[in-house]
Amino acid sequence: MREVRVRFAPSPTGALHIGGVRTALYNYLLARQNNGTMILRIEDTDQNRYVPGAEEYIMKSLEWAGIKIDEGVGVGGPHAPYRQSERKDIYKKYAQQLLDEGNAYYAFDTEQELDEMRERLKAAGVDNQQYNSITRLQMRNSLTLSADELKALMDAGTPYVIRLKVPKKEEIRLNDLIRSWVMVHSSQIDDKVLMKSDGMPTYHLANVVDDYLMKISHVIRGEEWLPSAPLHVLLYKFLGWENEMPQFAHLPLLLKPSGDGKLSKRDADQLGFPIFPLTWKDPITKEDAIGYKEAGYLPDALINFLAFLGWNPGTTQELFSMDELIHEFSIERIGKAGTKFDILKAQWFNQQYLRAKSDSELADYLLSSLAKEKIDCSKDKAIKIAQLMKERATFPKDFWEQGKFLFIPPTSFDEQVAGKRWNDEAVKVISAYKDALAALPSLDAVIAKTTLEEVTASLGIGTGKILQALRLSITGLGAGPDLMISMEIMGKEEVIKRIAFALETMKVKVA
RNA sequence: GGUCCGUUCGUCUAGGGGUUAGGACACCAGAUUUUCAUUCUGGUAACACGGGUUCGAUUCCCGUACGGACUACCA
Repeated sequence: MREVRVRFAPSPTGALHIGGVRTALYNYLLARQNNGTMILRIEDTDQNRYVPGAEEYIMKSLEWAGIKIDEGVGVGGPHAPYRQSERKDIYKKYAQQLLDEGNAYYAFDTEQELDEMRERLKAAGVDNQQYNSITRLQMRNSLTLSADELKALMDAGTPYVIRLKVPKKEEIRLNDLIRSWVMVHSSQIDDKVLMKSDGMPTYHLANVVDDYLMKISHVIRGEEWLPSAPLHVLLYKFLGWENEMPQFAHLPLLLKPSGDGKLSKRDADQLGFPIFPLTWKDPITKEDAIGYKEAGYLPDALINFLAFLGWNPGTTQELFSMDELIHEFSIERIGKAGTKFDILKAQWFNQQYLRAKSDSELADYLLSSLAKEKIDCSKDKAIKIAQLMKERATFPKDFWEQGKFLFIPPTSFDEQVAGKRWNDEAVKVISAYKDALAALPSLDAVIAKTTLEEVTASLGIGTGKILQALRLSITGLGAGPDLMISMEIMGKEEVIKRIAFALETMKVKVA
């Protein structure tokens, strides 16, 4: 069997889209599963759209996601360089071969001339206004120009492109691993530009040449490439590489959550979830687009979620480590239909992965939040809090956000809860409880509870009735984790101080 | 407009000529929790439509509808 060599080949035109991460992931899974090679190639043939920093961003993102590159930009390898802008001469050579063998030709048409051609065809009622086997005979190219005219133009340094001479009548067949046979008639493909007037190749040429030279066995890419795949097949044929042609797998697209259409940054922004793996600062607008990492998603959880967007193992197992994914992945089980992006499911995965972490790791999340707030806390205490908060956290930041009341005393009290629960009876019990606590040598969760039971029993009031009021007095909130353990963590003095403050503050309000 | 691709619960999907069409997320209800969350139990909910083929079609075939991608000297 052929050695598995796959590539992820993004353009450095901005941050890596989350869909790109999935594409990279599927490539990576196939490579690892078959002891193959994962290649990172940078397709920077469009000088106008090049964004500084994008390349580094892409590499960092893949690294964060746990997708390791074996060969390519940033790593090196036997087929270097892996940046297409550095491979110009290679493409030139193959373009020349196509030219020599009559499968390509020079074209000198200006943008204006091309526009005019399309307008003319449109006016004549032609459906497809393309540069093809018919229209090329009316344009300025090496097929219509005499040898002298051609030489004159060349000598004058007239800008030109090289176009593929697509056959007039030919059925082009492509066996896609996901969609099986796709057939397109050559009359539907136009004479694509292979070499631009700036001397750079277009995607089509560069892609085919590089995939061949880099001995790529499988091209796994987004479905947006399916319409041009037959063109690529034609190129392989013309270049004499039909037998070395990689297998194609065109992935279903990631769709926006509501309505239809490709998932875009705009949709994600509107619905409030990230679209990029890492926070990306747009070099032009200077705007920060928050990343999955910074939003608190764990890489393993995101990978698991992404893997399931279009693929499934055929069993009911949902939680998969990267190693398990590598083992179970198969292209055959990738679906055909587009997949709507559901951030809620991503959050569920995150919660699952977060809970699977040790208390010590979770405590570290809290500690790092506390460091930012400049609050001291011992590791032991942080572990206690982690245990307390674990079941209610989806993101690492939740330990701080939902547990900050343990460190910061309330300055105000939830008014709804106060209105409902803060009454004379509650005040009576809570003041008595405060006194009872003050008489205690020390405080822990068990003692806090038994003491409360004693106080309520002696006053003839049910514990449940005043518990929410007690929570309110200590935390200012109407809901939260186990109050007794929370009290233990805060410590006796702090609890008493807080109750006293509540008694004073809310007495005024109630009266 | 043209070409290509697609269509099973709200979402991700399993399945496949005869099934009570299965699971997960979400949602709803009950139980647990003195609260919220968690957890547990249960529930609502799907084969786009029309023709064939067949004893029988959600499954195969053909149309239609709907959706998407592509239609650049962008990738």
